[in-house]
Amino acid sequence: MGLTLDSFLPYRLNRLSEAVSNEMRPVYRDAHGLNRPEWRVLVALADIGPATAKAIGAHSAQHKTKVSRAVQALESRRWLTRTVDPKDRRSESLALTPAGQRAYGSLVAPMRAREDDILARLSQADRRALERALAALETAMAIERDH
Amino acid sequence: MGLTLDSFLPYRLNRLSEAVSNEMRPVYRDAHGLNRPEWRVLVALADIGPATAKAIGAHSAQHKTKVSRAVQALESRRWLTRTVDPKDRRSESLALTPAGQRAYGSLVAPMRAREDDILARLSQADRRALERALAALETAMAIERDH
DNA sequence: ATGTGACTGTCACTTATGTAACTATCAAGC
DNA sequence: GCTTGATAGTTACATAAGTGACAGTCACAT
Repeated sequence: MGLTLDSFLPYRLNRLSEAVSNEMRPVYRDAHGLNRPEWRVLVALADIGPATAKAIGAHSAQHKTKVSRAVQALESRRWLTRTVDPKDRRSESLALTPAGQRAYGSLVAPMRAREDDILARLSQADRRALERALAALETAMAIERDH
Repeated sequence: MGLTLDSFLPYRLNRLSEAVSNEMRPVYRDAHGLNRPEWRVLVALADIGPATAKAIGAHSAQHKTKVSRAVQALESRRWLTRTVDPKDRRSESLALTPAGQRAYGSLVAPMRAREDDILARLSQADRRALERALAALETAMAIERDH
């Protein structure tokens, strides 16, 4: 009759998402004082090269105000530069500076290591099931990957 | 070399968790103006019967201040009552009122229906993989289910 | 009985986030 | 050229959330 939180998909996903995030956060927070939106903009920029704020938001699944604030923060660190597009002066191209690239480079390995550490707690078969489940759910929720 | 957000576990989990939550939220928000912490306290109380705020927080994986605020909100709706434990006057037993039970009862079916709708977009094999993946990750993240 | 430390729940303060409004710019049609 | 509607990004405002401090209570040892 009841709903049993422990077997309720949205609850389980949210709880796992938070647990994993909480385990990753110290890496970018303790090393550089970054928050998650800033970390994600950093990755997105390294991921898809110079791009507009809108593209970064789409790629990192973040609201435009989050991106706007994160970009301001990263700019004040001089980790990225903005260049107004002369073809369309509403938008600006964002690009990592060498300092930004270095910061990103210093975070990739430890972040990967923590992810690997979590995945290593799963059996090979469980990891296959996880990859399958994530891909299936992403399709079910109409999330397009890459571009 | 890079990190590729689209294949990064924490990012994928968070994105899916938000997508699923966004699809569920209208049910409890539009019908009763509840927010997620309130909805969860409601479920938790229906789930484990009269309990302390601490137990509700543990069962629903929510910070004690979130629980405290949600309990105040539900109390002001007269959906739950507090009874100070005479054995330990620091804690109080929370219990749903008939009105609270009715509200909960009116939400279970539509919430279940939305969950089923999402799961119905997956193949049988994908659903099995999902269940396996969730259980494995919960173990990996040291999340104990039930009690 | 009394002091120490731990615990329950609340509050104040700060920070994070979303919504909606706004500025500046553009493209297209008239 | 001007108007209309759409777009990129920022800002103001309101809401949500976490941190740390706090009051009141308890268990236990002295």
